[in-house]
Order: sequence, then structure tokens, then C-alpha cells
Amino acid sequence: MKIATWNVNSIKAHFEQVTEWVRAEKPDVLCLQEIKCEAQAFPAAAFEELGYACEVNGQKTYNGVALLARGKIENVVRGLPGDDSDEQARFVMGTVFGASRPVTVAALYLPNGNPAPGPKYDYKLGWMQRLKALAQELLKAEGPFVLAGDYNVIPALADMKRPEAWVNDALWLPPSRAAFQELTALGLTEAFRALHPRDSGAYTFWDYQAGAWPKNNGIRIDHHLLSPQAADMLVAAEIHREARGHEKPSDHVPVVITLE
DNA sequence: ATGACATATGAGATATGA
Repeated sequence: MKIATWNVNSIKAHFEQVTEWVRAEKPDVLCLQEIKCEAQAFPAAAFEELGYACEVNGQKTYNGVALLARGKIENVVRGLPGDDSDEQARFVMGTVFGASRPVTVAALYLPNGNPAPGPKYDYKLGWMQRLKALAQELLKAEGPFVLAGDYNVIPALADMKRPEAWVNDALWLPPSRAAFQELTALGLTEAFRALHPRDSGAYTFWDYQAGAWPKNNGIRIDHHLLSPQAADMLVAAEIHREARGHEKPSDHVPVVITLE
């Protein structure tokens, strides 16, 4: 069972690239971030033709996430629990059935948090605490779940080309990393690093500016966090960096894990 | 240090991104 996550930076702007990739890779589950459209504007029919059910938490202009799966999606949750006043569309979760047993999958778009310090950074850290609370609840069921998406957190030095450029950035500041480590300390496994412990230089985002892509000046911020039961099923984790080389690409590339 | 580049909105310039 292949579970992909991809920040597509507008599904409208990159629709052809995304559907072409889906036809080629045939992920069983696809978590999309920054679709930048409301639910009714999401091209669900095109994905349904490709065999996917779609659950969208949409928003005009900014944010927006979608959970796509071959077959049905049940127990859908839109919005990260814990703050009814949060109107940003950054979370959708559901149960999918492609594997030997049901798997809960969340598509999440964690706040950027810049500039830090400030209210946007406070929002990011609060969001991460709510995500931790959700993970703690999910862990009680002792079943497989995957929290996949754009975390906007650089976990370690090996996950960026130019550490000096990120010293004061919300993606790297100690509280951001500490909150991320609180998630893994619960017992969650970060899939790519677990399978590629020494793979320095593997990135998932390259800025559009200043020739970041040709210089491989990237960062690794798109992750899958797995419950212990999902980690037991993990056999592969790959970054599809070639997607960044297309004409007019998203600034992020797909990351795909395989569970068996 | 700043801005470079890209997207959406809406029709020019601004907000956001990371």
C-alpha cells in the first residue's frame, strides 16, 4: 500500500502534473496540501475517473488539503480538533482500506510560522500541540495510522543544505524542532529517516528563488509519522525529487511510503 | 541584510509562502 504526500502549491495551477504523476505512480492514498481552492472547486471528478475517492477540506486562496484513496474513505474528520475558532483548512483525516487492515490517514499542512516570534509562530506551536493531543488519542486505539503532510519543520541538520540560512526561521527554531520531537517521543516513527538514516541531502522543498533547485539548496519538511502498528508495516520510503525538474513545478515534491 | 520567484485575487498591488 503506497501512501503519498505532496504539497502541490495550487491544484489548479499544477493539475496536469499531479494527475500525470498519479497515473504513473498509482498511489493507493494521496495526501495533498495547499490545494488553494474551496471544496467545490477541487477537480474531484478527474480523480474519481482515476479511481479515487476524495475528501477535501478546502479554502479559497490559501491552504486547503485533500485526502484521496482508491476505494472508500470512512470516519472523515475535517479540521484539526482542539480549537473551534481555527478557520484555516489544514487537516483532513479518514480511514482507508487498501492494506491488510484499515489504516487511518491524515493529510496535514502545518503552519509555516514565520515571522518568528509573533502571532503566526504562536499559531504554529499551538497547532503542533493540538496535533500531539490528537496523536495521543489515536495511539490509544493501538492501530495503524499515518500522519502525512507538509510539517514545515526541518527535523535535523542533515535535512537542509544551508543551515546558516535557517537559524532564525520558524521551520528550524528550537521550539519547532522540540514540538516535532515530542511527536516522535510518543512512539511515532518518521518514515523516511527511519529507512534512510544517513541519507543527507535528501530534500522535499526547494525555493523558487535564487536558483535553489539547480544548486540543490533544499530542505526536508514533508514527512510521514507512523504509529507503531503502521511502522511495523513499513517497507519503503522514497522522495520523488524528479518532479521538481518539470516546467512550472510545485516547490515541493511527492514523498511516498509503502506499507505491507 | 534584502530580494530574487510563484500563486491567488482581481484588474493593481498586496498577502502569503519557506
